[in-house]
Amino acid sequence: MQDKITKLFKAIADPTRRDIFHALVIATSALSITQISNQFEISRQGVTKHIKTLQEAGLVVIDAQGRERFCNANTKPLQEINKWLQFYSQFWDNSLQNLGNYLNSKT
Amino acid sequence: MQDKITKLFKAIADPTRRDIFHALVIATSALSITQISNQFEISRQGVTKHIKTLQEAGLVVIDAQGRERFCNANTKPLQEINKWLQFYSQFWDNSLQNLGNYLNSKT
DNA sequence: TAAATACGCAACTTTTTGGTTGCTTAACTA
DNA sequence: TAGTTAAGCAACCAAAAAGTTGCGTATTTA
Repeated sequence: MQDKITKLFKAIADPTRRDIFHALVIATSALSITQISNQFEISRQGVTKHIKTLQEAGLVVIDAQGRERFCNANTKPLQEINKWLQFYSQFWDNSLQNLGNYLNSKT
Repeated sequence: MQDKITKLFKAIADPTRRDIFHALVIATSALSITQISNQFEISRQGVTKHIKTLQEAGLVVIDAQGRERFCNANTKPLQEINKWLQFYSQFWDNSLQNLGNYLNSKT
């Protein structure tokens, strides 16, 4: 397909995918494909496709158990976006914000 | 089209568009459509379309002068992405990074 | 004023994307 | 073991996106 950062940006560019990702982040336990699709209007196959896209972006990790596939959110790849933003953040102002960005860049 | 944040994410999800935006950010002066298209493989019309998308996301501001349309980058909308990331950043670790994020959230 | 330049608009093509349905297979459960 | 449940795969469809070409129109410049 395309490079990592593009996969990542495309994964979160779709509102439904952002919603699914968010649901997984705030879920107290991993959710199966069926459990996810119960929460959304679209079909189970539609969810499967979105999960695949999220998985390829590294934002979802799957834990297969028997016939079920439990999906976990992984927020770490979002750090790449944070890094991407860092460069541009120097242009939007130079107050405390930049201290925050500076600290981020050092961790 | 769609909501603001989706427009923004979609605008930067395309690699060509990210490149155009980057070129405008680092440019020492505003660039006309033709000047931009000279730097890229795609046609002038292709550039015009990308600029329109960036403009609708607020990432480009146009200053028309005579027959030319000078494009300026505007990084401010990217703060919205930063804000979006903030919520998820609490999950990826809790060291200095969070101090940075915390400071960002207060400005 | 004639030629050249900068650009918009519209139509069109191709590819990608978001979504569907139908069918199969594997794994539980009664 | 028979029925049900979870999900993958493949084919398909419609709409959106990325890009093109052709043409018209304003604005410069020679």
